Amino acid sequence: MIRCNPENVLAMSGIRKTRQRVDLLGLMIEAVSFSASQLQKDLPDVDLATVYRFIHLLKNHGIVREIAYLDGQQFFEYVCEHHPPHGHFYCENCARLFCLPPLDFNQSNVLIRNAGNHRVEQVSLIMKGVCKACRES
Amino acid sequence: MIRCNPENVLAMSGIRKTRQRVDLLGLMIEAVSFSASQLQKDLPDVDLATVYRFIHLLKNHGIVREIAYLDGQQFFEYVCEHHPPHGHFYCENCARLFCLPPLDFNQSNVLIRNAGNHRVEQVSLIMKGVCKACRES
DNA sequence: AATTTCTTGCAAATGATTCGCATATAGAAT
DNA sequence: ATTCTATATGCGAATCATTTGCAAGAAATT
Repeated sequence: MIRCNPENVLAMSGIRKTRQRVDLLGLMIEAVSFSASQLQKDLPDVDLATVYRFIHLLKNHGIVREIAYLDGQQFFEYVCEHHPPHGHFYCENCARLFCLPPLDFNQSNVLIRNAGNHRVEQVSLIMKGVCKACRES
Repeated sequence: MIRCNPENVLAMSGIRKTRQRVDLLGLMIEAVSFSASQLQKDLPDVDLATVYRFIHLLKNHGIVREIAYLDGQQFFEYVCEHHPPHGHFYCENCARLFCLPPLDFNQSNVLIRNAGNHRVEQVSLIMKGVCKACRES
């Protein structure tokens, strides 16, 4: 699957390939979500500044999207055609972030109708609470 | 109106009244939204640490609620019974934050149904784009 | 007014993110 | 394969929001 191979993604987007980028993108594609410091924890030999710079580069290319700012840091996710825009649930107990089933943000549904006359380019929906697993244990 | 008078709000919540708190709460009640540094810009004689401490205190009392983290800082709004939970629209051009009409977050609507088996305690909905005024100028 | 408790201001610490710059590397050209 | 040029990286320092420790000041209680 082309979109899930770091080297292909870079080539398709005309982004120069480096060892650091291939490694980082590999993690990003696998992860449900990630932050700069989480990535760097798994790739200690890659400089944090490099991680930040690469995340921004991918964000500008639409390869990565911002999810939310939680617990003092920014979280992102890899964008995939099989993973359209959707909300997230953040468990305040175990600090895990779950994807919610996609809402149809782009049709004239209740969400967008709500925005009145503004032109909406991005929708971010975060729910916080206690996840199922934490409630049951 | 009791809920709109800083001194009443503090008294009703059993929060000790100080000059700084009355001044800050006055601004918070008037503002559509606010950040710590915005408040301090209008009340330069109040220490920034005091602003942060007071915001957290009010948040714990449910008097203030977190809206979003935008442009590197946290934004909040004063909670009022005439102002139930609602989404916000952030204009990326003029950096203004608009309130959207309230969504019925608490009924079993599309949003909450989406959360599956998690217990939702807080919903945050942010749309980003270009506001009407900016589009027309 | 005295006492106790909580709040403030100040300065320093923290932590995420960004920046400058010299060096290293990728990809293109030879 | 070697050379060349543009770009990426690592490192250290800077920045910025937010938090913390602590001594001095102010609120509420007696």
